[in-house]
Amino acid sequence: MNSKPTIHDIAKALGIDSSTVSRALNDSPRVSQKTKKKIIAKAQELGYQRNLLASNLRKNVSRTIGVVVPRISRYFFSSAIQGIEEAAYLAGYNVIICQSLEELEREQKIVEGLIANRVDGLLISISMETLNYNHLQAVINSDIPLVFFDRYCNLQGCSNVLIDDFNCGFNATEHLIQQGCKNIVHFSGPQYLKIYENRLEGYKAALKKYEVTFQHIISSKLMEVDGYNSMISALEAHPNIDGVFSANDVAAVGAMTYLKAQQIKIPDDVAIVGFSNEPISRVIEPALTTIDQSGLKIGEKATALLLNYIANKEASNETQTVMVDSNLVIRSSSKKMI
Amino acid sequence: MNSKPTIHDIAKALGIDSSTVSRALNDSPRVSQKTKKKIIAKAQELGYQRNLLASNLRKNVSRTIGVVVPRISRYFFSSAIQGIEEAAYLAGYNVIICQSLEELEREQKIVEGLIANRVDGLLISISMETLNYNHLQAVINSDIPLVFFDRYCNLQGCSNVLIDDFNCGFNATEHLIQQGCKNIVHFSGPQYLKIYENRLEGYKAALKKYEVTFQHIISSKLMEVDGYNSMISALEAHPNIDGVFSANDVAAVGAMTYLKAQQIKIPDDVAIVGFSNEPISRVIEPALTTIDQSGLKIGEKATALLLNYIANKEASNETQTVMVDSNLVIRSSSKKMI
DNA sequence: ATATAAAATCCAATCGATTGTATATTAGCA
DNA sequence: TGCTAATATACAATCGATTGGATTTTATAT
Repeated sequence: MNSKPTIHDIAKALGIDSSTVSRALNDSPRVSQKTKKKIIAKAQELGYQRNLLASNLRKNVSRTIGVVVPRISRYFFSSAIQGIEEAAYLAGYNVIICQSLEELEREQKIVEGLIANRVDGLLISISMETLNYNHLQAVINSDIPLVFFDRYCNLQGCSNVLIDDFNCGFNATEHLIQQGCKNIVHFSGPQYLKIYENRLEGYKAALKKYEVTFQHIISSKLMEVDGYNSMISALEAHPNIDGVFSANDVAAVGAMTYLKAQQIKIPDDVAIVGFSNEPISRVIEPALTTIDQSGLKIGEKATALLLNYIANKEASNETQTVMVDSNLVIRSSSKKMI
Repeated sequence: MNSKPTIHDIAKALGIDSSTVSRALNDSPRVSQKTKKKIIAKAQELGYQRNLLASNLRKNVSRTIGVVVPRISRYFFSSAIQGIEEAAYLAGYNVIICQSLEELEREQKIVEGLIANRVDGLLISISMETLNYNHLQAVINSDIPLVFFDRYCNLQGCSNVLIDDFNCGFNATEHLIQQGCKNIVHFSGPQYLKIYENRLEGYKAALKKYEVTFQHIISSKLMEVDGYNSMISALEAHPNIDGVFSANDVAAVGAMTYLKAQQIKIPDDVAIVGFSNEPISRVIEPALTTIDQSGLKIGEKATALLLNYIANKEASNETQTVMVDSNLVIRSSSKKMI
């Protein structure tokens, strides 16, 4: 009574073979409509539910995709996961979520484990330490489709789902310039991460376009404390700084904490723009101007792409880079009353 | 070459039976040390990795636990998930994460799906709409261990991992009273959720102990907008309100938004205490006094408990309620300079 | 050296679903 | 009616690992 009914139970109950039951439940044309109806009715009656383990074993798939993010509790990633879960769930896929905590070693172990677990595909946003791509190459070698989202690296045979970081960096910086900032510092992440490189390039391009000669870049891991310290060192080096473009919101918050402690007025003395539109940016005072990137959309798109590759592996040859739209959300932290 | 080696490949390579290989890899006493060594060496050499699907099918387990939370992107839940993932990963369990989005219907479907997926256990923090427990009873009937965390309900045969909501509610209210508040309103969640009931009871108990006669309670879903509206209606009904104890931080933030817009001073005119210590509470101005509840710890404890029940199902008879410590974090939003 | 116990290994069924092939049934047509 | 073609169903192997029971090998005692 306790154990679930199987196709064999259905078959026995109807005096037919289990293979016919299996085919009927999979809507195979090899079974007549009449028997199909009988079988489906009986399945309902017995409360039959397909055993996915058995099915997947036989079909040599896992119906599972692996997801690796730096940290679940970062809002951007938790909303990306929300998007991934939604899309995967609808397609009947399970999702294994893992976090690298920004450590390469952990990321390597996780990826190994996911390969061992025979995931059908992998979505990853790499850690800040990920300089070495061997573990990712191993995924490709195992013939497991791999899609990067947000933090990507240029790896042959992988697709990416991103926002246009260059443009966002450009827009953020342009906005500061238009507010009258002349000395804008940029807080960047590790340089080997493409997204930070792109945001930085956007920053540079805007400065160039508007013929702003001042340029100052501080790289860090962009944690709150890094933003705080970067702000200190930036002002020490250049007391006349009047604008900050931070490559994430958290570091921007750190910078604001320091500025407020020093009674430096935001935005009048120093205007600030962050990146990601974390919930915190809306609440902090003054509210933080930032780039809105929808984790939800990015997660959904990345999953759709991955599932497509899983469904027809040939498609994996045509790698692509999908851009998800994003836009500058202007709030008080950058609005100088000129 | 592409396909992974199996125990049969190892067996063939060594001229022995696959059952011996299986036993050796599971460190069974039925295999001699000598052959064990040979087998393990060969497994290493071939890069063998156990196929969990096959193993689990045979053992009739899934090595998977299901997790249902209202919303992944809420910081408390994403950190609980972090704790769950950690604990589960160490024990070799996969985790399926699902979100009810506070909808009962979705929660029911999810739980059904998880039963069908044959999860070995279930962790759940119920939605705000969950008045009906049939779907949860079905889990118990299917002999799947079930542990509630944070938002629980009294169901025979389930354990809970919680913080002491009553005490927290008491402490929060007591703190406001000690700051000189005489007219404290409480923003509560749906009454059928135990945690809100307990927080409310703590509020009442503190009022009673200090012989404060004013009492006003507004129930809502505690979203930001609810906090905003509750604040309006509270002040309309009782313009002399000088304290707010909100059962979550988000609603407290909503209330603060309204107060600040009305130029009502926090904490001097109205002191505020929230609940959960979301990141936002530290950054908002004035910084929000709140109850710190570690999602990480709660997630870890809940998982440990669940895994224990999975390992020895008899233990499930002894249900228990584990209390994780939590404490009042006093910040500016409630510190009146008396 | 032989009988017996103990240890090591092998055999075969099993978990539940899927799928290629073979057989049985029905329908269509001359 | 008899024959072929088409349709429907049954049989049996398979996915990879596990496990109870049978068998073989080795060690111990007589």
